[in-house]
Amino acid sequence: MSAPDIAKMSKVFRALSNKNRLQLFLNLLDESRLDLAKGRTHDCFLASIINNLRIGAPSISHHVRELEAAGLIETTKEGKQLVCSIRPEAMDDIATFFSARSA
Amino acid sequence: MSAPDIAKMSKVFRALSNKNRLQLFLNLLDESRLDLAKGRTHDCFLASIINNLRIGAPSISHHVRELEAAGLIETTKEGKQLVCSIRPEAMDDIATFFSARSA
DNA sequence: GCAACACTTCGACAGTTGTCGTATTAACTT
DNA sequence: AAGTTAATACGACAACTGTCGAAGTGTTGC
Repeated sequence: MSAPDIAKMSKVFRALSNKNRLQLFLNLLDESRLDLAKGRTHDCFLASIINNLRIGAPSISHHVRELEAAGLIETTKEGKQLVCSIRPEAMDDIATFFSARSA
Repeated sequence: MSAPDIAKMSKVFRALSNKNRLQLFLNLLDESRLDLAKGRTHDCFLASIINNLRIGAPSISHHVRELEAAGLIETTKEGKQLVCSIRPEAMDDIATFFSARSA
């Protein structure tokens, strides 16, 4: 907490600093809440979270890997499709990072 | 809240995505809290928040402008020196952005 | 087996970023 | 006036980013 790995957090922010990547992350986050509300797990297929994005498949793939590298999401394969889920620890990190320092 | 300007927030994260710039911002944030505890205003001179940073003056100047452009801080001149202060609205934006969507 | 599907890998390429050295401006000090 | 200090402006440069098209990999269905 108090020795907030600056390097680590800067990578998290880096991952969220691109419009398309942030949108991707938020779609996933919203899906998560939706699924939780339905009592299901908070995984979801990639296809369902790339709605608004006007970029090609290679770019999507690239962005997903960036989010994963930053520790914000996890992914697994399920047949042809990719399953994404938020890493709750990452959300906690962000929350504590700011709450420990709010003005 | 619910139409969270993606573009705007991505710029905020962009501003915090560099290690030196994040450090700068956190130093300022800590100074703010210190000053608040003392009952003074939460402004502080640039010189007092560039402790840990191992980069030249031109780079500092550049980073300060980036933080300002992202709406995270405000600056004014006081004689030779630059006075920096956190924009509380920015902190609020970040807080609500995540709290409105926490998993 | 063959085709369709969902994604990934591999260059390529323009655009952006972070840093620097040098020069400059503006404000104080003597 | 001359020197010092704090910051900025300008140009340069390597490194990194975001996107793409084309080709490749593994999975499913006919």
